[in-house]
Amino acid sequence: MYFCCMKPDGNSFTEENYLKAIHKLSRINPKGVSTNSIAGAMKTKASSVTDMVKKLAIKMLINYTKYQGVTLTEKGRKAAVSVVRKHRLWEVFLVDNLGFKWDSVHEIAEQLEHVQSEELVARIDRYLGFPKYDPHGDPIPDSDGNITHHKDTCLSDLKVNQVAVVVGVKDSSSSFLQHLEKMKLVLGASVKVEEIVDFDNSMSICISDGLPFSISEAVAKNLYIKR
Amino acid sequence: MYFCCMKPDGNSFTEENYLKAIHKLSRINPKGVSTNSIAGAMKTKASSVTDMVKKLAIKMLINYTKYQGVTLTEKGRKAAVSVVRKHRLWEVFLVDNLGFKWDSVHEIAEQLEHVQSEELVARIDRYLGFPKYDPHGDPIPDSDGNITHHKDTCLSDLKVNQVAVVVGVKDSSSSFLQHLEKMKLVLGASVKVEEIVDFDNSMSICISDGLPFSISEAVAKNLYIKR
DNA sequence: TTCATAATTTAGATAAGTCTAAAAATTAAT
DNA sequence: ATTAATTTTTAGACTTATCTAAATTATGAA
Repeated sequence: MYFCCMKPDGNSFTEENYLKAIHKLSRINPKGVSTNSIAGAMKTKASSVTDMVKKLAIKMLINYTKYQGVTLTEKGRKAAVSVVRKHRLWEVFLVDNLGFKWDSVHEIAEQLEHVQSEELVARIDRYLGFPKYDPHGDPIPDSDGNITHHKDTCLSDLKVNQVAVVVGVKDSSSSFLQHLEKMKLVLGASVKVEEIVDFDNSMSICISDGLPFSISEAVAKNLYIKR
Repeated sequence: MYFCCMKPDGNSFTEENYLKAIHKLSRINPKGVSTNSIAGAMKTKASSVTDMVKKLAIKMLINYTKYQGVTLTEKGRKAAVSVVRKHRLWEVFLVDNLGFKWDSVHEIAEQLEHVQSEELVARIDRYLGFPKYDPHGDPIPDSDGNITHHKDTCLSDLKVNQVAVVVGVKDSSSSFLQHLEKMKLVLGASVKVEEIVDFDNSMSICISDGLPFSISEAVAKNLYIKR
């Protein structure tokens, strides 16, 4: 008999969400993720994190020593990446097949990512044509748990007159995505830097021979590009 | 802050499963569904049912008076049918689009049916071409919660030499469905009754001019047909 | 109608996940 | 190096959903 949110293979919804959060934070802080940062990401209290972290440690999903922060074990990493893979595959489905806008799929994918079925993931992946990126340009992990990150350059790294193509967003909140949409700054757009304002680091850019317009440094820093 | 399985619109996974079970049992027992029968359907204990039933009554989803069994309120019926609708739409998607066999989609649909998003359901429905029946021949409720049942005749109701088309299954357990598959007794198959054995009510039938073979009364009683 | 059996409900306990408030450990500052 | 501030952990409590065992109500048979 399974309890409340217990899933057949062992990890509850909540556990999966913690693993996902720890995985994300590990990219910024590979040495160890702090209790407080997890609490922030999970929108919960530090004391709740401590409790959960103990449970995940017992299940051998993370390495945990009191007051020292946590790191994922290989088992934990696999579990986290599997959730990320499902999340991003479902996002592709929602946008490409169902016609959702890229700024409105996150919440639904948050639910779908917990559906348990290896077979389902494999079939969705094939159905979508084995996509490499999700609608926000984030890489989709393969079935073995490998992720190829190659989005180190931001629009803010460009100099005047340089040209590049938008390949991803760092922040994928709907408000940011909607803002981008209004400016036609979507994935695949080719941009040229016309001017950089010293005062506030704002940029004047053109999208494929269109008229120049201005974007803030915050926007430029949250856009990944490829030369 | 939501708890464990709490969903934004109010009903937890568990509550939805209880509502679905009560809805199904109501078709057999419209006067009121007993605590024990719910316990049977939910594979739980009668005492757990009593607890849950009280909670659902407080939420105005069912009518409940001690020792008298329960009936769904209109609000409860709507909630239950909404889950059924999602379950059956997802089953269509899994079979028609992802190529799952009809006997292996139930468990996955049990998970997908709890995903919360009106928009998603509407889009899936359109994506699938507004299907009327799921892969087992069960009718898909419309978005207003209306279901059109018209599967009253079973194969066991036919007389010798009568002809009909299989349109649905009463029992959709994988074991039954796999058994049917082996005999090519799938939805759409046209069958002719060659002989009925008085002793055990077993039938000898042909599928579209094929060779006759025998099926038990149990099988015949679990197949819905249309003349 | 009474009595035995079956069905249902209550009482008390457990597990998962969360919270608040207080204690302990770490880090930073003087 | 000692104190102050911050972070983390513990302790105790709450909620949801479950269970077992005991008490209560309903039902059916003589």
